[in-house]
Amino acid sequence: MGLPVTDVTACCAPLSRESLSPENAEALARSMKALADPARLRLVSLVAAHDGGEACVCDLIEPLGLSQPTVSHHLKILTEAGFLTRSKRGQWAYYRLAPGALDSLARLLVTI
Amino acid sequence: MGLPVTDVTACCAPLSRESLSPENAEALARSMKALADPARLRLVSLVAAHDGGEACVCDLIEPLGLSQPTVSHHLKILTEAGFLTRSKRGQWAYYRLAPGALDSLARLLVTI
DNA sequence: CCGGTGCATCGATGCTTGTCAATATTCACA
DNA sequence: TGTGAATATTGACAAGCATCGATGCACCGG
Repeated sequence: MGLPVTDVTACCAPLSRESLSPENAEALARSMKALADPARLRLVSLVAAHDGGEACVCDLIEPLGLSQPTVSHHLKILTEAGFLTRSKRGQWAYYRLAPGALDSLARLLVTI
Repeated sequence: MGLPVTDVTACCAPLSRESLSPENAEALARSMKALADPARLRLVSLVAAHDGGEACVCDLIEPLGLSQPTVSHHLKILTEAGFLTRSKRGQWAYYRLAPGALDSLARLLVTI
């Protein structure tokens, strides 16, 4: 369901540089939608700020104030969009910021 | 409905720098949602690439392939979010990129 | 092998949103 | 003043989505 951000951002000039094709607009919108949610923005921010740059689901439930299934759901969306990476160790799933993903998106927005 | 981007971006450190407050997350999500739509991304891009950096609604309907009311609706959302400015001259409404809006958002995403 | 723990998936539900047709509004011009 | 053109607004509808409780699955310790 939608390519990772890096695949979108690798392809095209900044938004305001030349007009976006419908296909690229669709892909970029999917990436941005994955991030454009209060819970998911906070998740990204919580993961990034956590010790060692990684956090398991159990670290995120209480600060976020949402149920465990909802947190897992948001993490899945962020991971599939390429903003987070997931690594399972033991019974825990650890999430980290995917290197370069946010920067790729930022580079696409900037107006030269 | 929701402050312009610049008001959000003026306030806080980059996403991955320290964890976002619920209020800031809400505001930032509203701004990003305004942009996170294929039609609206193309609108921003079409306006930016148009002669003189501005375009009226009638310039945008055909390249976008959506009805006039739908185009007006999207333009309103982008304008209220602070990404576009609107100036009416005669019976035409001209839209331009709001200076710095996209860059403010980009600066908030970048991971230092 | 078994109870418990951490996480993911499923199903349901209420809210949001993208779209259009119809209508209203604003403005130019004859 | 009246007609037509460019936009905006309204109302309606279908699709999408955030959320939760219940359940399933994998893994650990005893």
